[in-house]
Amino acid sequence: MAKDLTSRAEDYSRWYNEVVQQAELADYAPVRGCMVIRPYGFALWENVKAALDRRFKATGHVNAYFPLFIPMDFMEREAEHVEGFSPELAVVTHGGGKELEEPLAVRPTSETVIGHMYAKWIQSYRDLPVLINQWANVVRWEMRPRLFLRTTEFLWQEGHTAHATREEAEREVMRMLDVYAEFAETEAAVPVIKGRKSASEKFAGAGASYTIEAMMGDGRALQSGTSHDLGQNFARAFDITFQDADGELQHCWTTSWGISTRFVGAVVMVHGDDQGLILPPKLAPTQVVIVPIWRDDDERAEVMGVVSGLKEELRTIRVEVDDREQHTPGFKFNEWELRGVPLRIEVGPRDVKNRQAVLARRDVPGREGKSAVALADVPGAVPRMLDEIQESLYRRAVAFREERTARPTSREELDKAVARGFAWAWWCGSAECEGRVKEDTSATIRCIPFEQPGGEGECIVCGGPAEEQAVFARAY
RNA sequence: CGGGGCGUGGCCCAGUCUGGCUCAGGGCGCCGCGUUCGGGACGCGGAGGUCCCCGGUUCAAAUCCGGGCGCCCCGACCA
Repeated sequence: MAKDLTSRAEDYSRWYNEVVQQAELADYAPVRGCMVIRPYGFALWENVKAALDRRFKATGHVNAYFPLFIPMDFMEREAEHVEGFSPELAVVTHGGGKELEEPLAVRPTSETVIGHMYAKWIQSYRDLPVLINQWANVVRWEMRPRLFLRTTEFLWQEGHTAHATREEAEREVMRMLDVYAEFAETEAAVPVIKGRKSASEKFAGAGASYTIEAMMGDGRALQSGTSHDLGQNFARAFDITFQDADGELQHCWTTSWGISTRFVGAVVMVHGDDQGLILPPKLAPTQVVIVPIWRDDDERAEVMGVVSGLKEELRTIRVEVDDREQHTPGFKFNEWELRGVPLRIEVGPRDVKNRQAVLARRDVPGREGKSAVALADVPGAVPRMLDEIQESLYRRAVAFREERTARPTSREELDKAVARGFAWAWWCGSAECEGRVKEDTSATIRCIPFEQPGGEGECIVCGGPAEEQAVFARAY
C-alpha cells in the first residue's frame, strides 16, 4: 500500500495533488497559482515536447519565438478575442522605474503579435503558407489554479499558420488535430475523442475550434489539445493580406493550435493508480529502474557486476540503477512505483546464482506483475515488455472510458450519466439547451464528435429535431 | 468573487476552547555510528523552531482581543 497517498476512491482531487507532489513532478511556488515544474516533471514534459516537435517538423513546420510582452491595444483589435481574454490578462504598467506610456499585456496567447508580424512578412501568395510553431510560456490570471491543469503561468506550444485559401487552412486545422490525437494515443496511451467545440466553448476569436477530449480516472473530461480555424478574423484585425496569382489583394486564412503542460496532468490522471503514477513507457523519463539487492559486501560486488552488465546491454533504453545504500529494496520498490517507472528489474544474490533477473511491471501490481527472466534474455525481453505495457495502458484506458460512457435518451439518464462519465446524446445545437444542462449538472458539451452515429434524433433537452450528437461531461 | 479550512523545526500535526506548571512537544525526514537489506528495517546518539506578521489585554500570550498577510479545498470563467 502506498503510505501517505490518499486513495482515488476516497478523494480523487486530493490523490491528484498528492501524487503530483510526492512523485516530485511539481511543487507550489511562492506566488499563488504558480508552480515549479521539478526535474522529474520537466523531463516528462521534455519527452512530450520532443514527440510533438518531431511531428511538427515532419509536417513542415518551423519553430520561432515571439515576445512575452504585447502592446495592450493589440489585444483589443479583435472584438471577441478581447472579451474572451480581458478578465485573465496580466498587464505590466511600470518599467525602468517609470509608468509606461502604453501598458503591456503579458501574452495569454500570441495570435495578436504573430498577426502583426505576419502582416509584415506576407505579401504574395508565394509567401504562403506560413507554418510556424513556438514553444513558450503564457500567463492567464486564473481564479482557481490546480497543478498542471490550470496554473497562472504555463508552458505550451502554439502553432500559427497562414494560408491562401479557406480550404487549405481547414485542412491544416484538421491535420494538426490528427497529429495531436495520434500523439496522445501512441505516445501517451491516452485515448481521445476528436470533435468540434460548441459555440460557447470555442476559442475567443476563432471561427471554429476543434478538440481532443480525454477521460480522466474519475470520469471527468479534459481538453487535451485544441486546433482553431481562425477564418479571416485575425487577418482582418491585423491586416494580413497577400496578392493572389490574379493580382487581387486578399486576406489570409489563419489557424492556431496548442497543447500545454496541462497534458502532463492528463497523463497522471488517465493512468495513475493508488500506488502513484504509471507513466507510459514512451514518455517516461526513466523507463526501467534496476534495484540491486545485497546483504554484505561480497554479495554487493557480485550483484553490482551483473547490474552494470545489464545496464550496458540496455543502453538504448532510459535505465536508472538505484544503488543507494540508505534504503531497503522494499522502500525503493514503493518509491519507484510512486514515481510511475513502467518496468523494474530486481537483481539479488538468488538471481545471480540462477543467472536470472526479476522483472516487475508497474501496470500489474504485486506478485502477478513479476516474472523471472534469464539474464541472457533480458535485453530482448525489456523492450518487448515496455511495448506491452504501452499497449495495455492504452487498452485499459479505452476500456475504462467505454465503461463510463452512456448513451442516454432522457434527461434523467443524461444527468445520471454525467455524474460518472461521458454521455453521448442528441443535441439540437442551441446554447439554451446546452446551458440548461450545465446549470443542472455542471456538465458541459465537451465536443460534437466527428464520429457520429448517423441519422437524426430528438434533442435530449428540448426534444426538438437534432442532427448531431454531443458528448456531455463534467470537465477540468 | 461567494463558502469552508489552515498557518507551530524540512514535512505532517498535537497543544489554543480553559493564559503560567508536564507549553515549546510528537511522528516522519535529516546528520553520525552500528546492526540490517527479496515489498516502506532497527538501536543508540545528535542537529534543527522570531509558534505567519503587526498591534493590544495581562505580572505572564502559541493560547485571549483587534487588524493584516498568505496558502489550500469546494462552487461561477478558462489550455
